[in-house]
Amino acid sequence: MLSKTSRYGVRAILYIAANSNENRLIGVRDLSVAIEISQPMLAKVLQHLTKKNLIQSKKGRNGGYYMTSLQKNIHLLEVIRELEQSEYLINACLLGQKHCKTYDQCPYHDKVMLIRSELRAIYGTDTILNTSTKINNFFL
Amino acid sequence: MLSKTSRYGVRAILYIAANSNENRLIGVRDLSVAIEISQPMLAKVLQHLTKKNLIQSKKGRNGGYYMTSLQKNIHLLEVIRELEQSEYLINACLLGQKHCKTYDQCPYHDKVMLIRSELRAIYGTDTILNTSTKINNFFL
DNA sequence: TTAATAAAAGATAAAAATATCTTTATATCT
DNA sequence: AGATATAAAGATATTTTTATCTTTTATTAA
Repeated sequence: MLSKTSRYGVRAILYIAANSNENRLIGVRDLSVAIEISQPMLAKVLQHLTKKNLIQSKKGRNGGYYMTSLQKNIHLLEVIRELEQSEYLINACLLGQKHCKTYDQCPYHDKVMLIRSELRAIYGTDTILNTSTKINNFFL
Repeated sequence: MLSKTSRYGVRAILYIAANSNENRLIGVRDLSVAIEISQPMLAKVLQHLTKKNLIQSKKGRNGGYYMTSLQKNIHLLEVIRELEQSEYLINACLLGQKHCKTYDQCPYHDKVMLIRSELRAIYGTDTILNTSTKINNFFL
Protein backbone atom coordinates (compact mmCIF):
# COMPACT_ATOMS: atom_id res chain seq x y z
CA MET A 1 0.00 0.00 0.00
CA LEU A 2 2.79 2.35 0.92
CA SER A 3 6.41 2.10 -0.12
CA LYS A 4 8.87 1.04 2.52
CA THR A 5 10.35 4.51 2.63
CA SER A 6 6.95 6.05 3.23
CA ARG A 7 6.28 3.65 6.04
CA TYR A 8 9.61 4.56 7.59
CA GLY A 9 8.55 8.16 7.27
CA VAL A 10 5.27 7.55 9.01
CA ARG A 11 6.91 5.67 11.84
CA ALA A 12 9.47 8.41 12.28
CA ILE A 13 6.94 11.19 12.21
CA LEU A 14 4.66 9.53 14.72
CA TYR A 15 7.54 9.05 17.08
CA ILE A 16 8.85 12.56 16.69
CA ALA A 17 5.39 13.98 17.23
CA ALA A 18 5.01 12.09 20.46
CA ASN A 19 8.49 12.74 21.81
CA SER A 20 9.69 16.16 20.74
CA ASN A 21 8.97 19.86 20.78
CA GLU A 22 10.79 23.15 20.24
CA ASN A 23 12.88 22.58 23.37
CA ARG A 24 13.37 18.88 23.08
CA LEU A 25 15.09 17.66 19.94
CA ILE A 26 15.78 14.10 18.89
CA GLY A 27 18.95 13.03 17.12
CA VAL A 28 19.16 10.49 14.35
CA ARG A 29 21.05 8.04 16.51
CA ASP A 30 18.48 7.88 19.26
CA LEU A 31 15.58 7.79 16.85
CA SER A 32 17.24 5.03 14.89
CA VAL A 33 17.36 2.89 18.01
CA ALA A 34 13.83 3.76 19.06
CA ILE A 35 12.08 2.87 15.84
CA GLU A 36 14.50 0.24 14.58
CA ILE A 37 15.59 1.68 11.27
CA SER A 38 19.27 1.80 10.25
CA GLN A 39 20.89 5.14 10.86
CA PRO A 40 21.91 5.99 7.28
CA MET A 41 18.53 5.00 5.96
CA LEU A 42 16.69 6.95 8.60
CA ALA A 43 18.87 9.99 7.97
CA LYS A 44 17.75 10.04 4.35
CA VAL A 45 14.13 9.70 5.32
CA LEU A 46 14.41 12.54 7.81
CA GLN A 47 16.05 14.77 5.24
CA HIS A 48 13.13 14.12 2.99
CA LEU A 49 10.59 14.90 5.68
CA THR A 50 12.45 18.10 6.46
CA LYS A 51 12.46 19.25 2.87
CA LYS A 52 8.73 18.69 2.74
CA ASN A 53 8.36 20.80 5.87
CA LEU A 54 6.78 17.99 7.78
CA ILE A 55 9.40 18.21 10.54
CA GLN A 56 12.02 20.73 11.67
CA SER A 57 15.74 20.19 11.80
CA LYS A 58 18.47 22.01 13.64
CA LYS A 59 22.09 21.55 12.72
CA GLY A 60 25.17 21.70 14.89
CA ARG A 61 25.85 20.73 18.43
CA ASN A 62 22.73 19.76 20.34
CA GLY A 63 20.94 19.77 17.04
CA GLY A 64 18.36 17.24 15.97
CA TYR A 65 14.81 16.96 14.79
CA TYR A 66 11.52 18.09 16.23
CA MET A 67 8.03 19.13 15.28
CA THR A 68 6.12 22.30 16.02
CA SER A 69 2.58 21.98 17.27
CA LEU A 70 1.43 23.26 13.92
CA GLN A 71 3.21 20.39 12.27
CA LYS A 72 1.69 17.94 14.68
CA ASN A 73 -1.72 19.20 13.79
CA ILE A 74 -2.15 17.70 10.35
CA HIS A 75 -3.65 14.41 9.24
CA LEU A 76 -1.62 11.41 8.37
CA LEU A 77 -3.24 11.59 4.95
CA GLU A 78 -1.32 14.81 4.29
CA VAL A 79 1.90 13.10 5.17
CA ILE A 80 1.17 10.24 2.84
CA ARG A 81 0.31 12.62 0.05
CA GLU A 82 3.68 14.32 0.43
CA LEU A 83 5.62 11.11 0.77
CA GLU A 84 4.00 9.33 -2.14
CA GLN A 85 3.75 12.45 -4.28
CA SER A 86 0.01 11.84 -4.57
CA GLU A 87 -2.74 9.54 -3.47
CA TYR A 88 -1.73 7.22 -6.26
CA LEU A 89 -1.62 4.09 -4.20
CA ILE A 90 -4.98 4.78 -2.69
CA ASN A 91 -6.56 5.52 -6.03
CA ALA A 92 -4.83 3.11 -8.37
CA CYS A 93 -6.72 0.31 -10.09
CA LEU A 94 -6.54 -2.80 -7.99
CA LEU A 95 -5.75 -4.82 -11.08
CA GLY A 96 -3.19 -2.42 -12.47
CA GLN A 97 -5.12 -1.53 -15.57
CA LYS A 98 -4.19 1.71 -17.22
CA HIS A 99 -7.64 2.47 -18.47
CA CYS A 100 -9.77 0.94 -15.79
CA LYS A 101 -13.23 2.29 -16.37
CA THR A 102 -13.68 2.27 -12.69
CA TYR A 103 -17.04 3.93 -12.60
CA ASP A 104 -19.05 1.39 -14.51
CA GLN A 105 -17.17 -1.60 -15.75
CA CYS A 106 -14.68 -2.85 -13.23
CA PRO A 107 -15.98 -5.92 -11.42
CA TYR A 108 -14.53 -4.64 -8.21
CA HIS A 109 -15.56 -1.05 -8.47
CA ASP A 110 -18.17 -0.75 -5.76
CA LYS A 111 -16.25 -2.82 -3.31
CA VAL A 112 -13.05 -0.99 -4.02
CA MET A 113 -14.74 2.31 -3.38
CA LEU A 114 -15.66 1.04 0.05
CA ILE A 115 -12.08 0.15 0.83
CA ARG A 116 -10.91 3.52 -0.25
CA SER A 117 -13.30 5.24 2.11
CA GLU A 118 -12.03 3.08 4.91
CA LEU A 119 -8.47 3.97 4.09
CA ARG A 120 -9.22 7.66 3.96
CA ALA A 121 -10.98 7.32 7.28
CA ILE A 122 -7.94 5.70 8.79
CA TYR A 123 -5.52 8.24 7.50
CA GLY A 124 -7.70 11.30 7.49
CA THR A 125 -9.54 11.35 10.79
CA ASP A 126 -7.09 11.97 13.60
CA THR A 127 -4.20 14.39 13.58
CA ILE A 128 -0.70 13.05 13.91
CA LEU A 129 -0.48 14.14 17.50
CA ASN A 130 -3.74 12.49 18.38
CA THR A 131 -2.73 9.28 16.76
CA SER A 132 0.72 9.11 18.20
CA THR A 133 -0.04 10.06 21.78
CA LYS A 134 -2.97 7.71 22.03
CA ILE A 135 -0.62 4.87 22.54
CA ASN A 136 2.68 5.62 24.05
CA ASN A 137 4.04 2.15 24.16
CA PHE A 138 3.46 1.69 20.47
CA PHE A 139 7.15 1.60 19.83
CA LEU A 140 8.20 -0.54 22.74
CA MET B 1 -1.35 -4.24 -2.27
CA LEU B 2 -0.41 -6.80 -4.87
CA SER B 3 2.82 -6.97 -6.82
CA LYS B 4 2.66 -6.04 -10.46
CA THR B 5 3.18 -9.63 -11.49
CA SER B 6 0.30 -10.77 -9.33
CA ARG B 7 -1.95 -8.18 -10.83
CA TYR B 8 -0.96 -9.34 -14.29
CA GLY B 9 -1.83 -12.83 -13.17
CA VAL B 10 -5.23 -11.79 -11.92
CA ARG B 11 -6.02 -9.94 -15.12
CA ALA B 12 -4.95 -12.90 -17.21
CA ILE B 13 -6.87 -15.40 -15.19
CA LEU B 14 -10.08 -13.39 -15.25
CA TYR B 15 -9.84 -13.07 -19.00
CA ILE B 16 -9.06 -16.71 -19.58
CA ALA B 17 -11.91 -17.75 -17.30
CA ALA B 18 -14.34 -15.66 -19.29
CA ASN B 19 -13.08 -16.58 -22.73
CA SER B 20 -11.85 -20.16 -22.77
CA ASN B 21 -12.78 -23.76 -22.11
CA GLU B 22 -11.51 -27.24 -22.98
CA ASN B 23 -12.35 -26.71 -26.66
CA ARG B 24 -11.41 -23.10 -26.96
CA LEU B 25 -7.83 -22.23 -26.17
CA ILE B 26 -6.21 -18.80 -26.09
CA GLY B 27 -2.68 -18.15 -27.31
CA VAL B 28 -0.24 -15.80 -25.67
CA ARG B 29 -0.31 -13.45 -28.63
CA ASP B 30 -4.03 -12.88 -28.57
CA LEU B 31 -4.16 -12.63 -24.82
CA SER B 32 -1.33 -10.16 -24.83
CA VAL B 33 -3.32 -7.87 -27.10
CA ALA B 34 -6.53 -8.34 -25.16
CA ILE B 35 -5.23 -7.45 -21.74
CA GLU B 36 -2.39 -5.16 -22.78
CA ILE B 37 0.61 -6.88 -21.30
CA SER B 38 3.80 -7.42 -23.33
CA GLN B 39 4.09 -10.87 -24.81
CA PRO B 40 7.32 -11.98 -23.10
CA MET B 41 6.14 -10.73 -19.76
CA LEU B 42 2.75 -12.35 -20.10
CA ALA B 43 4.36 -15.62 -21.19
CA LYS B 44 6.26 -15.75 -17.92
CA VAL B 45 3.18 -15.00 -15.90
CA LEU B 46 1.21 -17.72 -17.69
CA GLN B 47 3.97 -20.24 -17.08
CA HIS B 48 3.75 -19.42 -13.44
CA LEU B 49 0.00 -19.79 -13.34
CA THR B 50 0.32 -23.13 -15.11
CA LYS B 51 2.85 -24.45 -12.64
CA LYS B 52 0.51 -23.52 -9.85
CA ASN B 53 -2.26 -25.44 -11.61
CA LEU B 54 -4.44 -22.38 -11.83
CA ILE B 55 -4.75 -22.71 -15.61
CA GLN B 56 -4.11 -25.42 -18.22
CA SER B 57 -1.65 -25.26 -21.05
CA LYS B 58 -1.38 -27.23 -24.24
CA LYS B 59 1.79 -27.17 -26.29
CA GLY B 60 2.22 -27.54 -30.01
CA ARG B 61 0.20 -26.39 -32.96
CA ASN B 62 -3.18 -25.02 -31.98
CA GLY B 63 -1.98 -25.08 -28.42
CA GLY B 64 -2.66 -22.37 -25.91
CA TYR B 65 -4.13 -21.78 -22.52
CA TYR B 66 -7.53 -22.51 -21.02
CA MET B 67 -9.27 -23.24 -17.75
CA THR B 68 -11.40 -26.15 -16.71
CA SER B 69 -14.65 -25.42 -14.95
CA LEU B 70 -13.08 -26.77 -11.81
CA GLN B 71 -10.39 -24.18 -12.13
CA LYS B 72 -12.92 -21.46 -12.72
CA ASN B 73 -14.67 -22.43 -9.55
CA ILE B 74 -12.26 -21.05 -6.97
CA HIS B 75 -12.12 -17.69 -5.25
CA LEU B 76 -9.79 -14.97 -6.28
CA LEU B 77 -8.36 -15.15 -2.78
CA GLU B 78 -6.93 -18.58 -3.60
CA VAL B 79 -5.26 -17.17 -6.65
CA ILE B 80 -3.74 -14.36 -4.66
CA ARG B 81 -2.50 -16.78 -2.05
CA GLU B 82 -0.72 -18.79 -4.72
CA LEU B 83 0.69 -15.79 -6.52
CA GLU B 84 1.94 -14.01 -3.43
CA GLN B 85 3.00 -17.21 -1.69
CA SER B 86 0.83 -16.22 1.27
CA GLU B 87 -1.55 -13.58 2.44
CA TYR B 88 1.41 -11.52 3.45
CA LEU B 89 0.29 -8.33 1.83
CA ILE B 90 -3.13 -8.57 3.35
CA ASN B 91 -1.77 -9.29 6.80
CA ALA B 92 1.38 -7.21 7.00
CA CYS B 93 1.69 -4.31 9.41
CA LEU B 94 0.60 -1.11 7.75
CA LEU B 95 3.61 0.67 9.14
CA GLY B 96 6.08 -2.03 8.29
CA GLN B 97 7.01 -2.85 11.84
CA LYS B 98 8.50 -6.23 12.43
CA HIS B 99 7.04 -6.71 15.83
CA CYS B 100 3.80 -4.84 15.55
CA LYS B 101 1.79 -5.85 18.55
CA THR B 102 -1.24 -5.71 16.38
CA TYR B 103 -3.68 -6.99 18.88
CA ASP B 104 -3.39 -4.31 21.49
CA GLN B 105 -0.96 -1.53 20.83
CA CYS B 106 -0.96 -0.48 17.22
CA PRO B 107 -2.84 2.81 16.82
CA TYR B 108 -4.40 1.53 13.66
CA HIS B 109 -5.27 -1.93 14.77
CA ASP B 110 -9.05 -1.81 14.89
CA LYS B 111 -9.39 0.13 11.72
CA VAL B 112 -6.93 -2.04 9.91
CA MET B 113 -8.85 -5.12 10.91
CA LEU B 114 -11.88 -3.62 9.22
CA ILE B 115 -9.99 -3.06 6.01
CA ARG B 116 -8.75 -6.58 6.02
CA SER B 117 -12.25 -7.95 6.29
CA GLU B 118 -13.29 -5.80 3.39
CA LEU B 119 -10.41 -7.09 1.34
CA ARG B 120 -11.18 -10.67 2.16
CA ALA B 121 -14.78 -10.03 1.23
CA ILE B 122 -13.74 -8.64 -2.12
CA TYR B 123 -11.43 -11.47 -2.94
CA GLY B 124 -13.18 -14.27 -1.19
CA THR B 125 -16.86 -14.00 -2.07
CA ASP B 126 -17.37 -14.71 -5.75
CA THR B 127 -15.68 -17.41 -7.77
CA ILE B 128 -13.44 -16.40 -10.63
CA LEU B 129 -16.05 -17.36 -13.18
CA ASN B 130 -18.72 -15.32 -11.44
CA THR B 131 -16.52 -12.33 -11.25
CA SER B 132 -15.22 -12.44 -14.77
CA THR B 133 -18.46 -13.13 -16.58
CA LYS B 134 -20.40 -10.52 -14.68
CA ILE B 135 -18.93 -7.89 -16.87
CA ASN B 136 -17.91 -8.91 -20.28
CA ASN B 137 -16.70 -5.58 -21.47
CA PHE B 138 -14.32 -5.29 -18.59
CA PHE B 139 -11.36 -5.59 -20.88
CA LEU B 140 -12.56 -3.39 -23.71
C1' DT C 1 38.04 31.16 17.59
C1' DT C 2 38.51 26.47 17.63
C1' DA C 3 36.95 21.78 18.38
C1' DA C 4 33.14 18.99 18.50
C1' DT C 5 28.66 17.72 17.12
C1' DA C 6 24.90 17.31 14.19
C1' DA C 7 22.26 17.54 9.87
C1' DA C 8 22.50 18.13 4.51
C1' DA C 9 23.79 16.73 0.22
C1' DG C 10 25.43 14.00 -3.15
C1' DA C 11 27.57 9.86 -4.81
C1' DT C 12 27.66 5.02 -4.83
C1' DA C 13 26.27 0.27 -3.93
C1' DA C 14 23.27 -3.60 -3.32
C1' DA C 15 19.09 -5.88 -3.79
C1' DA C 16 14.70 -6.72 -5.62
C1' DA C 17 11.34 -6.41 -9.03
C1' DT C 18 10.29 -6.26 -13.92
C1' DA C 19 11.05 -7.21 -18.48
C1' DT C 20 13.13 -9.50 -22.48
C1' DC C 21 15.59 -12.79 -25.25
C1' DT C 22 17.08 -17.29 -26.83
C1' DT C 23 16.85 -21.92 -27.00
C1' DT C 24 14.39 -26.25 -26.29
C1' DA C 25 10.56 -29.40 -26.08
C1' DT C 26 6.09 -30.80 -27.73
C1' DA C 27 2.14 -31.29 -30.46
C1' DT C 28 -0.34 -31.24 -34.83
C1' DC C 29 -1.28 -30.45 -39.49
C1' DT C 30 -0.11 -31.55 -44.29
C1' DA D 1 8.26 -37.66 -41.90
C1' DG D 2 8.77 -32.79 -42.15
C1' DA D 3 7.37 -28.21 -41.36
C1' DT D 4 5.15 -25.20 -38.37
C1' DA D 5 3.05 -23.38 -34.38
C1' DT D 6 3.06 -23.13 -29.64
C1' DA D 7 4.37 -23.31 -24.71
C1' DA D 8 8.44 -24.17 -21.34
C1' DA D 9 12.65 -23.14 -19.46
C1' DG D 10 16.50 -20.78 -18.48
C1' DA D 11 19.60 -17.01 -19.09
C1' DT D 12 20.18 -12.17 -19.31
C1' DA D 13 19.11 -7.32 -19.08
C1' DT D 14 16.91 -3.29 -17.28
C1' DT D 15 14.75 -0.54 -13.97
C1' DT D 16 13.36 0.71 -9.52
C1' DT D 17 13.75 0.57 -4.80
C1' DT D 18 16.34 0.36 -0.82
C1' DA D 19 20.52 1.02 1.64
C1' DT D 20 25.10 2.94 2.61
C1' DC D 21 29.11 5.87 2.49
C1' DT D 22 31.63 10.20 2.14
C1' DT D 23 32.07 14.91 2.12
C1' DT D 24 30.25 19.41 3.21
C1' DT D 25 27.94 22.87 5.89
C1' DA D 26 26.04 24.83 10.00
C1' DT D 27 25.81 25.48 15.01
C1' DT D 28 27.39 25.99 19.51
C1' DA D 29 29.85 25.03 23.67
C1' DA D 30 34.19 25.66 25.73
